Amino acid sequence: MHAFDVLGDPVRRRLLELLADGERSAGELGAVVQEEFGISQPGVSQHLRVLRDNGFATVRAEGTRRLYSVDPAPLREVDVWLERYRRFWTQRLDALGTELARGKRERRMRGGTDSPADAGHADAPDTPETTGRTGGRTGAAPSEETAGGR
Amino acid sequence: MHAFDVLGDPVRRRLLELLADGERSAGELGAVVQEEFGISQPGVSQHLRVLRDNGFATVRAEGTRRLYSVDPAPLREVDVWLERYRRFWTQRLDALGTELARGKRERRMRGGTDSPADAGHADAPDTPETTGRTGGRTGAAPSEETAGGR
DNA sequence: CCATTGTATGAGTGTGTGCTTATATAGATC
DNA sequence: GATCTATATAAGCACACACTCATACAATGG
Repeated sequence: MHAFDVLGDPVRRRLLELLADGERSAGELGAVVQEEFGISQPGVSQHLRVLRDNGFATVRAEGTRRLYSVDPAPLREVDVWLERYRRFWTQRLDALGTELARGKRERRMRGGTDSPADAGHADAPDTPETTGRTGGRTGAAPSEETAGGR
Repeated sequence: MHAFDVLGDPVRRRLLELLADGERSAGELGAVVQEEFGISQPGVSQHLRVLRDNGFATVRAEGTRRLYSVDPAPLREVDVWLERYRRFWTQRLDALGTELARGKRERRMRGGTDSPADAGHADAPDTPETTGRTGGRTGAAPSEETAGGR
């Protein structure tokens, strides 16, 4: 399973977000994620397994608890892959965002026929709304990126 | 479809890699990717559609050709998400890598009870080998990250 | 106008993956 | 040692998605 496949699942992304703040027991993680996504305990456990098996998390036992921590190695891989695109938004138009960049590129390449009609709106491509699950009550501010159905 | 889902597919990642160097026609992209992954033209076209539909690529028509370009917006989103983990490998042990970081964290947190038996192995989670497809002949050096079966 | 090239879409199929319920294991507590 | 909590695994099912082949559409050239 590739790093991006692992990150493809919103539950796993959320788990990693929670782990970003430090070590957490499977139970704590489960509580949050079950609440937010409405999945069962085994469901969460399986996601944790995927994180383990793919090197995104390490575990240590403390009594009957399993304490999970982030292992950043695969995330760093992702970061490396992304490096080649970073110039697209780091290149002097940092603040103006990619919308501008696109418009500019298009203008540069063609006669200028294209309608600049929609040039003025946000850069969020698909307006990340709330998650579509059952118990949509967020208890601890999941990142916007995490939201979005499977 | 979430950004990470789009990037979950190795063919799409490869297409984006090719587009990183600049505009490319669907045909050029197809040639490379069909060779490397052994998939059909419609297959490639469908992947391009996914990239389009999710804002990773923009197209312009030139005659009968379709010229694709990267739209970095969703990639930037991914970059933003990753930001919270960057400290894990930017934090002074840049060169030494995460292996050290993990060892250090473990040492810091436990009394040393747990078996340190498997503590010494590599950080590559699944040794990125050649892609498992049919026509495995690489013509233009796909990034290691791209490899890995679906 | 017909053929040819370049590309997209539609329909149908198989497989992987994410879920569920049920159960196993292991440490804590009485 | 029985029971309770914490977590993992097993088995089974469903659905999404990445393929395939066939076909449509659009521009270009004879």
